[in-house]
Amino acid sequence: MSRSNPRVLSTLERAGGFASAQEVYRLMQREGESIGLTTVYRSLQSLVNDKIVDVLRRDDGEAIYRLCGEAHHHHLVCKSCGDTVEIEGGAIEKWAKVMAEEHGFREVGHSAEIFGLCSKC
Amino acid sequence: MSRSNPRVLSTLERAGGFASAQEVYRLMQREGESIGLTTVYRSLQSLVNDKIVDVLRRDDGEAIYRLCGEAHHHHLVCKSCGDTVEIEGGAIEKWAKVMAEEHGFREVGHSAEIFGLCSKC
DNA sequence: AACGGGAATGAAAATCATTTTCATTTGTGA
DNA sequence: TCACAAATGAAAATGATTTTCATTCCCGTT
Repeated sequence: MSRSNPRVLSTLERAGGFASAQEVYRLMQREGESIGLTTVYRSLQSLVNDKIVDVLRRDDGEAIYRLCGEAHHHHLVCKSCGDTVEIEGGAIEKWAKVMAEEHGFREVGHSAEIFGLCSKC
Repeated sequence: MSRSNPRVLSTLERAGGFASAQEVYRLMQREGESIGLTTVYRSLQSLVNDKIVDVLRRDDGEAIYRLCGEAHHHHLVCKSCGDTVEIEGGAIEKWAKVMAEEHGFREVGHSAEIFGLCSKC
């Protein structure tokens, strides 16, 4: 398993917000960094595994990445402009716990996302 | 602009829940229907335009379609054996609605899944 | 310093969903 | 019957992502 190239993380930071692998790659190229697309993909994947970045899907199916805080949160994503709000999911935590218990599941995690059109779109 | 082939809609109905274009196509093939993949894609797109079906993205980026307004459910998936239970998501619906309103989002949808170890594993 | 092995790299090819092109077929109204 | 628009689907094009594989880099050991 390969480790993340630190320049990829730093570029993603600099991008501020969401960026796709291709965008990170183009950004680095524009800034004169010498890196291969493959390495960008690998680094982003590794960062996702390490839970250092979040990954979502744009409407067109392209994966977009972003630094995430450590606190467990959920996303409210605009389908049109991609604007994202981090929201708190107390209700979900409870729901997941109850449902899991009800069906005898242990060690449960969950994922939840809301998408729609933001006020600007 | 092409209109939707009615057999595509009927197959999606029969699939019950979400299905990707490829899955709808394979289903129709298996049932001996003669149709091209292109037509499946075109029909689904047209159904989306007419707001007869919803489209979402799976984690792997594949687009999945579902009849609008169809009662949707959520899944409780076992990480180990893959066993899946359909569960009610009343709490989620409410949570999604409240969160969306709070941030001025319209036309909201959501996705939620719980995963853990089932009683057998 | 030379050596060796594992990790990292990236160019090119492969994969896969989706879209586009385009020639053909079908349906429908005059 | 004729003509023309819509529908169809095979094949090629597209674009993101993954895989392959040969090369390079790093680091600890002789």
